[in-house]
Amino acid sequence: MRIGELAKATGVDVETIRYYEKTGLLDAPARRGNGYRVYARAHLERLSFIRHCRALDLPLADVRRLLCLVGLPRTCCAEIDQLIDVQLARVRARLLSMRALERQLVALRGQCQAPRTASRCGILHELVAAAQGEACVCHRAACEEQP
Amino acid sequence: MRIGELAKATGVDVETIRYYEKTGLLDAPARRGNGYRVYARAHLERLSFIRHCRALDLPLADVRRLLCLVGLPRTCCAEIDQLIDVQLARVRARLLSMRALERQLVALRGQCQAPRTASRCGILHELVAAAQGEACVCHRAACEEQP
DNA sequence: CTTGACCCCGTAGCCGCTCCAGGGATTCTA
DNA sequence: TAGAATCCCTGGAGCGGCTACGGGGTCAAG
Repeated sequence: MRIGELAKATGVDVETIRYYEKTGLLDAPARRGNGYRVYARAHLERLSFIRHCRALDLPLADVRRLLCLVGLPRTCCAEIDQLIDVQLARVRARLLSMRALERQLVALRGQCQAPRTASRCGILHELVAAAQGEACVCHRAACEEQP
Repeated sequence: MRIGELAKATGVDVETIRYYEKTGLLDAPARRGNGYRVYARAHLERLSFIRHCRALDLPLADVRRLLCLVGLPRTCCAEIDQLIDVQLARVRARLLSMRALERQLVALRGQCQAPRTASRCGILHELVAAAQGEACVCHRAACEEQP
């Protein structure tokens, strides 16, 4: 199968496939006489694996390591478990900060309901006030949430 | 005040301050005879403003625009409001995908409790199975959540 | 025989920093 | 007063994970 077909089959962009090849994540496939890449079933599976890992937002370095471990079936899988644990921790940390961010933005957004001039915009006022060291709704809101 | 002092006062890294100057976000300050940058109160406030916006994860382009609008007090603030709305939407979208991600990772993690060999690791099994088109716990979990 | 879809390659750009090398200035300590 | 530690300067490269672009070759349909 050609690169475009592989792209369609896996949902991975053509450019991304070439990028994965260049960075050694995906084996370089055979070539036809005209230079076109020809992929086999193994490539399809490997690329799907990569895509699935990426859907879990695992960094490419981790994906690389996982691919390596697939080829070393006797290794202890503690490393795999830990890899997922670390990713879970990352995701949870981001989840926390996203939640805080949402609260802050909602509070900020509440400062300006109707269109006015910039100089009377509650949002801009808040941001400027915060820059001058005054307590801003974003942080006030954050503090009040955890009394 | 020198760059290091400004950095301490605002919590922004020295390198980042220079980067902001280079990209035109922060005005180039005066220099002492030895070439050292000398910052005034205005710089401190502007940098604090930037930092606060960045804490809300606003992209630098938005920060730039906000800084511009601070200097145009007669403009209608609808643009400001919209800017925050867009950011809120971005954050909420990411929040959703982080939540989904967390669920998927938890489901995946549950596949391997005790250390075994890689070939018997439930996690690796799942990932490989997913790559071969079989339903994986991650997606199964995601589907069951929304019946 | 042209049109359009596909493919090739190499390089540059995106964001928001962060780090480095290779220097000079200043300040603290012995 | 020497030397060490800390600060500051510049320009440029590197990070992750793509994405876009320019300038070309290939191939099948109409």
